Amino acid sequence: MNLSIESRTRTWLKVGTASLLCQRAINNKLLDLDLTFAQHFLLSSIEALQPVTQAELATHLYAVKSNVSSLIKKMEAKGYIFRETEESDRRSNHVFLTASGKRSLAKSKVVELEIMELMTHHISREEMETLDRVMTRVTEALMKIKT
Amino acid sequence: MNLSIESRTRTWLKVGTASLLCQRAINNKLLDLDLTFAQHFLLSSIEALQPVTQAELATHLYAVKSNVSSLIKKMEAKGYIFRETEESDRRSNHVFLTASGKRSLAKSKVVELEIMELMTHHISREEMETLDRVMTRVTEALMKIKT
DNA sequence: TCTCAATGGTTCGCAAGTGAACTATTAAAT
DNA sequence: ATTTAATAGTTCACTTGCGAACCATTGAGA
Repeated sequence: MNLSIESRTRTWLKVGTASLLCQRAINNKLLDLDLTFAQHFLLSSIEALQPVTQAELATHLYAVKSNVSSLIKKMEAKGYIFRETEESDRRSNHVFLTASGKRSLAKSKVVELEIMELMTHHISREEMETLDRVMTRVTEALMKIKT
Repeated sequence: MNLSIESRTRTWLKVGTASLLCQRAINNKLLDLDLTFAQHFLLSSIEALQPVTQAELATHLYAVKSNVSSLIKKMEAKGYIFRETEESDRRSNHVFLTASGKRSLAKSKVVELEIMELMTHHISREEMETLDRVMTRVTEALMKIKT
């Protein structure tokens, strides 16, 4: 006998709740650094993918290009990143961290790891592996219907 | 040997992604009904808890009261809900679904179940139980540090 | 009784996220 | 070579979500 769809829905709602609370906790912890979770995640992605275009960032963040555009603009105003027009394709920009951006990111990474540690240290290795497997599967299923 | 914190962080990011994509998929499906996921979830909670005050809704939705306030206002303008001042405590309102609200909710519930079915039918019973257990644990841990 | 704290709601300013309409540049098609 | 389609980014209007300041009502304590 399988689980009812109602029961599965209730469980999935808990996933959303946990995810929301986690993001909120990180946001609170980041207040001192004058960064939000979205901004931290943007900086972190730029560091990981450098050099990277805005379109690539949008894909990586599962975000919409207009969203990336305004985030980038704000972080550029704060002096954390800078852009260079890609010469081989003058439509796109390459985004880089400034020295100041790197310093801020180093701090926000510590905060992120603190929360992650606090959140996940009661999750066993087996549970973690299940989470990873299931979330990958669900994400793929949802990407398909995006069309 | 335990999993590294970096590996656990990567896994948790996938949870956020899956949750985000799911919400987006429901939002897309709800466009026809002129409802958003937040609005559907509000109506659904009102139905489940009726009669319910805005403060109770905020708790149930893990939201902030100002957020509930503006959602309620919008749904009232659409004619989906109505409010009555609670006589025993004239500070609080009781919120109810109108007939039109009930009809819309019935439709949006179908949409929600469709997405949930599509998303979860590749998740086994054991995996579902793990998800439920882990998310409950994480939510409790995060609620504690909210202070 | 009077004061003062706590609680329920509203409003405001802001961040973030979405889709649509737009410009500019590049690639493809005939 | 010229038209046409696709791609990268920006801007706009809108919804959601948060925190802070505020008002009204209630309850508790001196």
